[in-house]
Amino acid sequence: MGRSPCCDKNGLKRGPWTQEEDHKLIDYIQRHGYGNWRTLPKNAGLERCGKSCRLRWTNYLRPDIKRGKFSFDEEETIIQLHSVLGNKWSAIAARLPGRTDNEIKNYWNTHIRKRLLRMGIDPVTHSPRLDLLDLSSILSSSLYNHSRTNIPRLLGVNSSLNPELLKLATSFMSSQRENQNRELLVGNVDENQLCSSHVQNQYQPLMQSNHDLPTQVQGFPTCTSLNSGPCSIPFPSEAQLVNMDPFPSNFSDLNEWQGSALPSNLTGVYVPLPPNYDYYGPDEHHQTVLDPSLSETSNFQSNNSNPSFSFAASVLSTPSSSPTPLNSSSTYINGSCTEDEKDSYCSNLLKFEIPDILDVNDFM
DNA sequence: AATTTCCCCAACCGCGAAGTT
DNA sequence: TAACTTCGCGGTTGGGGAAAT
Repeated sequence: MGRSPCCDKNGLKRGPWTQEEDHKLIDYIQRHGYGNWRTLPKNAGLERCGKSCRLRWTNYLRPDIKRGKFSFDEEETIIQLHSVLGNKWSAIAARLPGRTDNEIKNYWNTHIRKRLLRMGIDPVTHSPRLDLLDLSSILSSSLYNHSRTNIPRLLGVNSSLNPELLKLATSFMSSQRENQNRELLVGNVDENQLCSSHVQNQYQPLMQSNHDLPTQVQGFPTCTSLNSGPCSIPFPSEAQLVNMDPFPSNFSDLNEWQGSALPSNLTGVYVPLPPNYDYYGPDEHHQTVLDPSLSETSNFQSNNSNPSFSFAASVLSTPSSSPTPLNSSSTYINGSCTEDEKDSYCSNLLKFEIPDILDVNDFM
């Protein structure tokens, strides 16, 4: 038969650890290692269950734990890996030396997730969601020069979008996609690409649009667990991620990337980042918000000089945006930025124009 | 200065996979 | 092979500090 229960929870201490307990645990592990968590607390003279000891050690006392604020490199790495792995915090932590899964999870939930939401990006799918987008703050600046559009009216008093507005915005997205058929802007666009896509396809992962990438990953399991929405992310297995070269080499530009051989085990998830684009570093060229599904075919181009640039390639599914995420200096500004600066940058990131052809009043 | 609200994060909980008998 | 435990993971909670009122 099996072993006896790991611990009798009655009488065992819970809650925050004292310094004395920490010292006991550290001393014991330094002398004996941490083989058996069940017997460890008793042997170490701790009135804790093994589970609590393991947690304390792995999340706090381990000597290799790096504490303090997450660097931009780390943050971007987390985003990248999350776009691939989902909430596999332990797998993400495995690729961030010194960080624990718990720490990463907390950081995600308290910082990154909120930031993505502010950007209108679904933190689960890394896809844009107009219903999440705080358009009032984003559009008010981006449409600064489009005085004909009554933004406050367009947006209402806050970010609560009414369905028509959503339709408008979605239509706009689609209009860019269907640039050759501008007359379809309002009413005749395929519903599957408009509002229904908001519901059905908002979870479409970026990699779905990567069907024409140089190579494709074979044998990836289909993801159905990330969320309740349809999802066919070809997730690499954890083993594949563990074994893979952390990130592909730098690509000087998109064309180079397109012509380059991607690591075969990551083709489905890596999307290149143009060298002048970064996630955090404010760049005056960044004027674009794109539906990631448009990233290849869309005529929805930014105002900048790099029409190939894809929003999706930079933010939504970011695995490649930092070819050397922990040490790179090429893709973003190193150094400290405030949360406000990050947000500001994110807002810049989402700027887009509503063309004159769109008479907003028609939708109101 | 006092109170309330917000936010962070360490720790706990419950579950499933893996291991043991 | 079944029954059971241990381990590890992801989700959640709540205490405490910071910020706002």
